[in-house]
Amino acid sequence: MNKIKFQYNILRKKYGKPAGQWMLWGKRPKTFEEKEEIIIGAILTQQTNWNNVMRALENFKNEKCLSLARIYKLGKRDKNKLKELIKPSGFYNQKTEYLLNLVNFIIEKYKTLDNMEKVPADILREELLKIKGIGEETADSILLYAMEKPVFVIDEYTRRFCKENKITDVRSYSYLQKLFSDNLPKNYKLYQDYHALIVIDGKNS
DNA sequence: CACCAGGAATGTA
DNA sequence: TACATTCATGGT
Repeated sequence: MNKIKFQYNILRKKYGKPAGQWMLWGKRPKTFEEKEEIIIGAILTQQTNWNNVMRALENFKNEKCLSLARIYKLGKRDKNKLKELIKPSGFYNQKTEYLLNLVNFIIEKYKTLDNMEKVPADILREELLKIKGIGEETADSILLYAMEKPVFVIDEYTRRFCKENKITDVRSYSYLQKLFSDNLPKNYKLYQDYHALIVIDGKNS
């Protein structure tokens, strides 16, 4: 039994199934609308408290704009309106540009999420990383939670988790991602649950 | 009042 | 490759 699997079992005994306990992201299965909300949230949550992200997402809901197609149109018509919706989540000038970079790419290249999901994960990852505003964590969060691809997400919680549980002190994204991938079956549900449990555990302490 | 939250881009060495 | 700075709101 390797350390990665061992720690997963510990977390499972401690918290049970994470699905439903961790906002939308831990929930399975997800509706089409929820997948789009996760993609939007992936940008808004960059270096930001989830509470503030919720405020912004509420603004989108109230304006009937919580969808990629609506944001695409609003970006063309009234970018300042979009900024106002994003404002409570902070860094709103940047996030407006970043969100539009992402949404424009998806709509113009794939039209729908459904089309995009058919493309292999490694290709999509390369494409996402070319977009200004999308780094490794955001790209992988989208791939894992919205597109349901078996791609392990690394974040600060994961790094702290590895350090505290004597797995490794290395902080490199690619090293840690390979470490988890090599020691777990390639299963997106497992990846979602594990990462969600790491975050739940991190918030808990 | 100070600190920080599920990052990423940019600049420096 | 590694580290510092910038972006901004709302909670504690």
